[in-house]
Amino acid sequence: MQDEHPVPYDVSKYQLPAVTVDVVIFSLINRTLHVLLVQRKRWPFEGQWAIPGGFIRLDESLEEAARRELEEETGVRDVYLEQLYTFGDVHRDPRHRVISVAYIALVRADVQTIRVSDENSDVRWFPVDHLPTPLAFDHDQILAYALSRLRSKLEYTTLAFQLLPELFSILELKHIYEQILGEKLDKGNFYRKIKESGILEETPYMREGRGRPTRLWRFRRDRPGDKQFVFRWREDRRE
Amino acid sequence: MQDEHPVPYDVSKYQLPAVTVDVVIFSLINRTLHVLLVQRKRWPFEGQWAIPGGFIRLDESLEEAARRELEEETGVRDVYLEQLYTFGDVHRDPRHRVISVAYIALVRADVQTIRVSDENSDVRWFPVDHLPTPLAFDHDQILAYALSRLRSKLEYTTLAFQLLPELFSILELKHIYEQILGEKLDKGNFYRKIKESGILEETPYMREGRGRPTRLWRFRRDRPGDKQFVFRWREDRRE
DNA sequence: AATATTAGTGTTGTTTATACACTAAAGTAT
DNA sequence: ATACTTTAGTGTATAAACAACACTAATATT
Repeated sequence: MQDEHPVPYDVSKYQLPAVTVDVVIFSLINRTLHVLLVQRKRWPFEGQWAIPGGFIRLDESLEEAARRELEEETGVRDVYLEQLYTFGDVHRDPRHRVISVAYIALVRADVQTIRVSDENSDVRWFPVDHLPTPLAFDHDQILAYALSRLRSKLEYTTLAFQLLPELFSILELKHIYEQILGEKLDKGNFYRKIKESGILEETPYMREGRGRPTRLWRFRRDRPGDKQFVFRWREDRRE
Repeated sequence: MQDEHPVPYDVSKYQLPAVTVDVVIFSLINRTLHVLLVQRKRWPFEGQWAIPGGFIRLDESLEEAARRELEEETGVRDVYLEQLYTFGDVHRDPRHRVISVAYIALVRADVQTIRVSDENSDVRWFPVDHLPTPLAFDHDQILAYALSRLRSKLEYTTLAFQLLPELFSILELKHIYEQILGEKLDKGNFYRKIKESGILEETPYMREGRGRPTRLWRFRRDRPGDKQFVFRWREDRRE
């Protein structure tokens, strides 16, 4: 609420915190879940890696700011974006009071047009289980929370599809689940469940490989409003 | 992240949004889920009801600010508190740019020592299905989201216990679930499930009523780290 | 003593999960 | 050409969880 206590129309005479929007950007690279980090060039935390972000402008909403950051860092638009949490401890930035609204972004594997992958860049993809810890600020905490959210939402949303290209095989989809959940899933059960859900649309296309060729499928966005997709592989869901 | 773009140590020369913390306070009153609202005394939205909240101070964290608001409005401490979402649309406050970090609080039924219940007070409890809509600002949206979160977390957390007094019967607990979920649950299945979960501790106390006296139980906080409590009555969980 | 009221248990059929064995279609080696 | 390897995909048997609903229990009221 904005006031039952009197509040001035001119807010500038009050001490205000700064507000940033940070975006934890995930993508699947070489079948492994990666996160995009930037290397800091000055104090504090000089040389350490951080989650990309920046100050919010007065004429953009939080989500607009997140999309702007995302596009600045990766050049991609139209990606999955969701608000994660707002971090506001008093001393999380040693310079001044900064409140950070964190977002999660999922970038599709085939949109890897991003030119940030060379070794000397100050913007780089890291596998989520080989992070350059400790990260700057409280970003270890933010990233851990982002992963936890990702895992938890995987099972009751269609979030995994955001990481896949237009056409994919069922075993590739299974691989994403395994990547994010960090555990093996049963092939037969996965096939059964994903098919029963009706969430996939068969295409006439196949992909050849070393063994038997595989059928390619497409994510069904239209879905007649019928049965929701609920994927649950474990019972201890918790965030 | 706070900067790959250069950032001044003196932040005051930039235009900053104001940051408020709003707390959606739920409680169970007369076996019905209620929410605490305050009536606005001035423009904008004069006379309309709003979620209690206020500006954040530079020397307190977000959660500390939420607890302060909560205590100012209700006089209670030690309540369940959880961050809900951060609302930051550009024009949600017509006066200036305000970003609001919303929290949910659950106040136990027996801590209703609060003196806000008289008819003419500008602070009042409303049943969640009889709200004085439209609320001020975007508070309809915030409240709807809070309810949705409450329902969704009910099934996989121990959140419901936060609304109950120290001792309670199993059917009272069932009643809370029904209140929040908005649907009837099967008595037998509820008994079985809650008992199997091991989350309740039996006490020697009984309560007399009109029919057969009822056993009183207590929420088991210690819980040997064993099996997690997962309550799921429907399959279409989604937020 | 019968009835109403609230508390609490048991039973049964159905669905869903889990583990794991099996079949299928391609390439590669002998 | 035949057997072997590799990856894809199906089937099945058992166990666990769920949902509906009938039943028993302990008190107060008529």
